[in-house]
Amino acid sequence: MPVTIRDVARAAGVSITTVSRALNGYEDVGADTRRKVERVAAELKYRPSAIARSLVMNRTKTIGLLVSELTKEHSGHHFMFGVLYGIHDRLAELGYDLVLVSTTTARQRLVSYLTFCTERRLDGVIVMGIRMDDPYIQEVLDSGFPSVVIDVPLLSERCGYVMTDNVFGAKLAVRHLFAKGHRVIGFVNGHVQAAVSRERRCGYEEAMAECGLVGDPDWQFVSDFTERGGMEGCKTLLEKNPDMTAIFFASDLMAMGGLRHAQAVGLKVPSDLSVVGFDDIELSQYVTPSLSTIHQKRYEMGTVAADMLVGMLDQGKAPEGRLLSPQLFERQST
Amino acid sequence: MPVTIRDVARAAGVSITTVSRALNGYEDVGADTRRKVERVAAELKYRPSAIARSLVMNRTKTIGLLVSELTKEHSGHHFMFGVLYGIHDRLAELGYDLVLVSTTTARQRLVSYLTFCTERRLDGVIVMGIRMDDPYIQEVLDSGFPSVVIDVPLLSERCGYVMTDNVFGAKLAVRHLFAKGHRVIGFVNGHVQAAVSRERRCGYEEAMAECGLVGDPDWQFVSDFTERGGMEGCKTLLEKNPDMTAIFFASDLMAMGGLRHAQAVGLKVPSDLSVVGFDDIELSQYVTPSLSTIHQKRYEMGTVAADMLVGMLDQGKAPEGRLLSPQLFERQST
DNA sequence: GTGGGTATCCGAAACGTTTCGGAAAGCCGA
DNA sequence: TCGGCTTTCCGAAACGTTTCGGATACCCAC
Repeated sequence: MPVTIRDVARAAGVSITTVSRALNGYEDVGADTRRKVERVAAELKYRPSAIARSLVMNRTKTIGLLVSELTKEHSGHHFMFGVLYGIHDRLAELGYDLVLVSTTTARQRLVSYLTFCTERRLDGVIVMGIRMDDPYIQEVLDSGFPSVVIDVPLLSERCGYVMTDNVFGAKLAVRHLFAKGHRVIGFVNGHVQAAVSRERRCGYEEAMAECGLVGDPDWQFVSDFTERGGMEGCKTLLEKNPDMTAIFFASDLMAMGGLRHAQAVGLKVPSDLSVVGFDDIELSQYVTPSLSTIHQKRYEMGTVAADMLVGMLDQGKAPEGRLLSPQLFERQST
Repeated sequence: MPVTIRDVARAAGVSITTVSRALNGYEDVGADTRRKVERVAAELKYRPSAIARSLVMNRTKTIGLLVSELTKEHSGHHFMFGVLYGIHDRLAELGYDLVLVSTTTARQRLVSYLTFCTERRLDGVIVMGIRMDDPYIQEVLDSGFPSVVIDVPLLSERCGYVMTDNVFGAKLAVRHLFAKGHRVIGFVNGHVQAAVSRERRCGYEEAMAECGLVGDPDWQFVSDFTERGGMEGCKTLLEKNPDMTAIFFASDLMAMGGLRHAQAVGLKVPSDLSVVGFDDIELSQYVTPSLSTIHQKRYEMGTVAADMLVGMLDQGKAPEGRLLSPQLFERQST
């Protein structure tokens, strides 16, 4: 039904080879032949089949976006969409398509990510929002499939990464609170399966030491990145440390929970309790009081990841680890 | 490099045909032959090429998600992501892949949506977040490309739609405000290029009439779905109608702008001014005062759209128009 | 005239599947 | 013994491209 290269060749009175070479801008085709072919192709509305091309060229110009949980209530989606935009935009510029691959995609078909990717002959993958203990993801990384991971420092022959400088980000938060006069500064972290959690904790502890504050284990609480978890963390820390005047949360959503708890127990923010989040999700500027937070360049993370992956694919560049520097956004909660 | 069906055939000592039929569960293959083929295929880690299959089967099992503006600051993204989830999840269940197609995708390559879709040999498209005056979108719909449109009532041979019952939704909002005692109820609408705007306006006017309230043109304001536009609308309406005590905004984001303006001019919500939004985006429960709004079943819109499109593709079902009923979520702003 | 170079063009193989039509073998009843 | 039916298998074409290795024709210098 659709018009093929054969139809164009016939209509233009030339061979298939010539049509292909004319349309793809090769040199060894006469000027008027080329014009004729182009004219005929346009008249016939010829659309070369990307499928057939992929088969013979052995690449699909398609990359997959692997996310552990692309679901309604996944707590990380605020962050991920910013990255998604960046990935999509840059990939489009570079001539690549983006297909979504998630656990729902793979699990429904009872196949691993890797199986999915190789069957679809994806050229590469960008991985984000995954937990380090995801059993399937390691398979992809080990397979030598060209990949870029977001927010996990994994560097190998065919796997690069891009992430925010979380250590520095956490330091920015602590220093800010210290400068505001706080001395008993709590920390509510995300779950341990996230690489960023380790780094943010590291930054918190280093900054505390730099400020000459002794680190008490009771000032820290390990949560799960959710709002409910943030509430719980806030509650626990304040009960254990009545003198605590500031808390740094490893995500904005947890900080929201903190704000909510503070409100529930009648604490004024920032006068009674100061709060700093991490991520700068859109919510944080709408909530009252608006949330001071560590801004991550989400869109840029996406473009950098896309650039790196396509660089590996098209130019054989080596994968690298890229750190993007975060920024403190001071608002009403401090 | 990758193992092909030919390798499996050789290793199992059977023909290519038999491997294909054995692995695809056809009947005319002996029990032990089948077992042997399956075993060899597993040992060799054979992964059939979806590309080659697509070429011969003439379908890709891939559908495109067309959005006008998948960009950072697009005002509709809060709404669209809920739908995206639903589409993706259901499509995965049904064995289809999802690729993102946006103006950035198409424009960068200087081709129309339709060109993109036919080149990629997509099986169908789901269209959302587009303006009715988008010059390219009509081309897709006219082409007879199997499609489902979200939020635009376009029904044809190969094109169905799914949307919220916006007329009913708007009525819910107005009736709610009326029941609360308001008699001068303003309406800030979205831009005219959106089909939903017309319907919401219609619902507003009908409900006002039902409540026995005379409709004054000065009670309405046409805006653009953005927060800034909502502020402006709120300001204008209040200046023109000092006795106005309630405003219904055609989107939550505009309602946010309304809240902001009210706060700026010292109006208490809801005592001085009551506000109702539309969409029930996540923000609306976090802002203070939290926003009363008309909830749309976003996730369900996605699953319904996916079901309809795949029904057309796999079972030859006729496209239809589906209306999902909205719901009033009463919160603090009324 | 001849040799070699250049500018154009083309035939055919290859990519990895699915599937149509038929073939071989075994069995059974007449 | 033979025809026909069933079961199991296979050869080859087809899907729509790209590309390798030539082939043709022309021109120019010798």
